[in-house]
Amino acid sequence: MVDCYGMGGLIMHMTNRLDATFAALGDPTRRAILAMLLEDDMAVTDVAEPFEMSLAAISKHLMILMRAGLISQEKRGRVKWCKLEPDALRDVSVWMQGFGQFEPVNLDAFERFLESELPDESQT
Amino acid sequence: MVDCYGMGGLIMHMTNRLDATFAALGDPTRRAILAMLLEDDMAVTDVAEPFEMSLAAISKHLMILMRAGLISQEKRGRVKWCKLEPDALRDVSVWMQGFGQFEPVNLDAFERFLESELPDESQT
DNA sequence: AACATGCTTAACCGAATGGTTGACTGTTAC
DNA sequence: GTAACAGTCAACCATTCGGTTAAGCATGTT
Repeated sequence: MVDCYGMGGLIMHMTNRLDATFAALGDPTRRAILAMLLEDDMAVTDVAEPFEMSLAAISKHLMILMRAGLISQEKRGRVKWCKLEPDALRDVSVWMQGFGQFEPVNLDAFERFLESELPDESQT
Repeated sequence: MVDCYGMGGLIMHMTNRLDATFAALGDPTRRAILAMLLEDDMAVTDVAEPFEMSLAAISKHLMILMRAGLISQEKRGRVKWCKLEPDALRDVSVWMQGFGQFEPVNLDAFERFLESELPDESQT
């Protein structure tokens, strides 16, 4: 196999992180979770509430988001709080920006994305 | 299952496209292919050359990039040319930009990414 | 102590992913 | 026409993924 990584694993680490981040973002449930956390930090149970899916499944999704660095979790008492870590998107952003000049940030379009992906607002 | 999509499938279509794009970007081989195509259009065989992987495998990767809209393919004679379509990243960019202000485009960092992910340059 | 809450882990399942090889279809060259 | 080239398709395989249920572990509450 070609060594796509080089530099004795350093680049590989960066590449793996990019893999993890993109893969984490490739699931609509996980993007919805991120959109929810954009509004406020949340406990695991509250994150799970709007989804018709077991708590264990959400717990797995949160683990994937954690390993991708997209969120952090902090246990206070028996509640584990989830916090968005938007910095993890910087590498992704850097990688993407090389592929062209995108139109200046379109907040309207983003609002539509957010609304469409927030599961508890889409059934009204 | 919660209807995460709404609006009679329109949003679902957008969501699916976002899924497809992120998923396509989640594989290092495919990102390397995109980086190669950033330099120039290439025939399928030439895309496959630096990878130690069958032509059929590369053909599949290219199909995935096609369906994600990240590349286009045009057959001229018996050779199929692959062309980068950076516009497909716009939706992804819009989605991402909502999560925070990233530092202004860091071209140096991007160059490093590119070099690290070009498979035929990493073994020198 | 006993119980309820918050969350993770383990075992399992079906479907999707990423790769292989081999046969096949077009297209060009001789 | 025949041979070589460019690429896809089909069948297969191992692994991963996204979900389930059930059990288990901490932490609070009474």
